[in-house]
Amino acid sequence: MKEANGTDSALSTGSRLPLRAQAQAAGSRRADAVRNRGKVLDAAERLFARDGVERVTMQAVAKEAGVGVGTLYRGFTDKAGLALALLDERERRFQELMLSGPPPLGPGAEPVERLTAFVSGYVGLVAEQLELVLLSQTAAPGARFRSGAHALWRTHCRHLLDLAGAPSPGLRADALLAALSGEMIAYWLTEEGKDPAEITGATAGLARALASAG
Amino acid sequence: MKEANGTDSALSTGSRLPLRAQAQAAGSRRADAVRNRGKVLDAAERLFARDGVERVTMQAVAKEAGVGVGTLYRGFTDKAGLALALLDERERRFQELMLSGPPPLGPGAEPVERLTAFVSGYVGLVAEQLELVLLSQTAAPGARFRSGAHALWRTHCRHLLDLAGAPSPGLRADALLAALSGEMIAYWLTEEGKDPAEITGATAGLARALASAG
DNA sequence: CGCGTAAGCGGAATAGGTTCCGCTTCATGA
DNA sequence: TCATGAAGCGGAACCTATTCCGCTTACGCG
Repeated sequence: MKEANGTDSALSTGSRLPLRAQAQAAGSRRADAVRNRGKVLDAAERLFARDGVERVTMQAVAKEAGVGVGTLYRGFTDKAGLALALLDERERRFQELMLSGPPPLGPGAEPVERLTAFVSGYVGLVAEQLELVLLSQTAAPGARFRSGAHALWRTHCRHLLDLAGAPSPGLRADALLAALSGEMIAYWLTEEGKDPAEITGATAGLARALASAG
Repeated sequence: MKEANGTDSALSTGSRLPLRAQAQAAGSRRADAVRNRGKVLDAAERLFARDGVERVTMQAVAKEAGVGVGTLYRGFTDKAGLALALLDERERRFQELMLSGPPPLGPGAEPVERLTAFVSGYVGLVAEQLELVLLSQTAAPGARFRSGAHALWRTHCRHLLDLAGAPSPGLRADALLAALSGEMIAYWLTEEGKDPAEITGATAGLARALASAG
């Protein structure tokens, strides 16, 4: 079974996230491949920021990165996978805080507190990167659930729900994350005119409800 | 503001759903337009059933219906809108039962009972039409939230949650429906190997939790 | 250091959704 | 009944994502 991460394994490039081992296991044409992967991510980031995710074509990314389109598809399963890879990188910091930062997000606080802290932070992340998140969610159905990042969110929520004594923690973790999908948040933001703070507050309440034994 | 239903207003055709007034308000070239709409829906239904939603191209639908591609796009905003229209039709029966059928789905039962009955029925609907639902959810972000059908589900859930005394019934209705998205259910069905009955049971429990004051 | 091999590359070709626009045909009303 | 305006129609053209495949070239080995 493959990494199904939208990002044909191999973590990050060299220039971006300066320190980070080249890649991993298997082994060959890394020099070029790794360099190209980095060039692509840099190019995508730049173009997405400049023109908006929708308007950037894969051709454009390839050209900006100075590689052929084929190369894009060697490193990322599709456009959504490219978005996923970019997000993955940006979310890494939050993941670290969540796993080993200070409470209430990190270890040390009560499960419910950690959960609401997670929800708030997560909503912020999604809202900030909304375009990218929406793009990443156009992947093949279920593809996003298979990304390493998503697996981590899910495991974390399930764990906290479990500690809090909630029944069916796995299902509830899925439900909670579903309620925080890019599409849902975009809807609240644009159609309902809620602002991020409101969403954060409301969803934290939702998390609390899901964490109770009820 | 437009019907944003993925289906440029006008309800159903003539031949399908035999009885049903031609359409509504505004008024002209109905004869052909209405007939064509029906031909397209029939053709799509037939081809989707025969070849699977993914493999059917818009060209093929047009050809089967005996109209030009342009005509497809006159009546439906895009391929997802076509799916939405098909679903809308199939869901109508459930909607009627929900609004005026016998308890526990229809009026008469306790709110929480009605809600769990709704969830069970809804999950069944989604699971049955999974391909179509998934296609409909590839529409522009948020488009599905704007369909008449979705508005009805949402209103219904919110109402029941409200009656049950749950806080933030609107938000919880959204969260509940998000948990029942095609993508989520497809995931549980295929990746987790759950069967429909399991999903039904688990999500009914979720509904109960959301309905409690917690 | 020169080969052999296969990972990687580039970009033309493909495929299918969506748009555009000139041509038809319906429906109205004189 | 016929003229007329506009709703609808058809399908070619367009735009992009994605695939394919023959060519390059980094790398390990003798």
